[in-house]
Amino acid sequence: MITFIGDYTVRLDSKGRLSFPAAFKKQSREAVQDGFVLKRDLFENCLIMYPMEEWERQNKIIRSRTNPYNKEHARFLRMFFSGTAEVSLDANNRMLVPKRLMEYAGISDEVVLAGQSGKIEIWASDQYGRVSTADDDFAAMAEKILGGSIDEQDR
Amino acid sequence: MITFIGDYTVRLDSKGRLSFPAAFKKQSREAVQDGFVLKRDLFENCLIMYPMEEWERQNKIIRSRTNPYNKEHARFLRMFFSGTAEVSLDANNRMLVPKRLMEYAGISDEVVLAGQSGKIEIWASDQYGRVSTADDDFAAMAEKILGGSIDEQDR
DNA sequence: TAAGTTATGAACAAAGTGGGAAAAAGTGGG
DNA sequence: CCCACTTTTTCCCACTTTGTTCATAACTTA
Repeated sequence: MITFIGDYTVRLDSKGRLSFPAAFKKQSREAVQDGFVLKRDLFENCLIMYPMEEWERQNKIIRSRTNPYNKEHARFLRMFFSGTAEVSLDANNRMLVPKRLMEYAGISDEVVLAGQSGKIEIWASDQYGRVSTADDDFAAMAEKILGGSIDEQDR
Repeated sequence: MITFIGDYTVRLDSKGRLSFPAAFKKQSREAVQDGFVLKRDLFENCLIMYPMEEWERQNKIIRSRTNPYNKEHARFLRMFFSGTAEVSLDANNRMLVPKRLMEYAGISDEVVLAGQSGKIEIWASDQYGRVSTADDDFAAMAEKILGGSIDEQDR
């Protein structure tokens, strides 16, 4: 599995292209060849970028947990798969983000690409500052998620 | 697991590079090859430097305890992974600290690298002086954290 | 003092940024 | 339904900035 590390601020040029940081390119190795999938995030006003390989993995997970003949599931699947686009990098490591997705994420000229294990989040930079800094909730969340029962060897 | 011991003051050169103390290099052995991950500390104005191996270990723990399709978990993951960067040492044992991280830690020309078992803390030297000198709280904290219930075999 | 290590600066390579022009896709009128 | 026209996308090339490597000088340490 590809794991992306780091967050980078890049600005869109006049044509709405954004250049993909070299660090991410190195981290994705040959997988850049297969392209990426861009998608609206389920919860927040941002976009998620999956390498094709990871997208397929996530797909399997979703499919294994849903039944398309169930009406509610069908609605969920429709929502889940709406707002996706396949993108690829040009010779200068840039990609063109479709307009409707840019609008969804409120992206105009400066964006943050934030690596998060298998995927990359894409935020309008002003919004990212707000959501990414640890607030009072964080300590509580951390304790709830990680606290309590860490095994001895994991410390 | 790699254990770092000691704290060292180094100054940045004109390009913002800092030379990694030889002692730490010895302590990290072959792990230097794999590079390091730099990260903002969640609560203090400093940076944390993990050998890749240690970073992956932490990652595994986090991933195994979170589900990115859970809204609260997703927020936690975002905060946890924000402000990271992958760095490596050049042929002269120097590393380039990304600007945004330097700004975060208030680093301009002199920093302290402080070993702390699996990781290294990086502080602007003027700030480190303030936090590292034992104040009155320290004894009390020590007692509160360590004093109570240490198991027999840990003494 | 010699060998190794650390610091500094210059030269080079790579990444980021911007724009021109060709190709493709979309739009409207006859 | 086809043709001209506009808009969007893609492919190049050039320039600026940033990061990396290399060479040399200064310093430690045995």
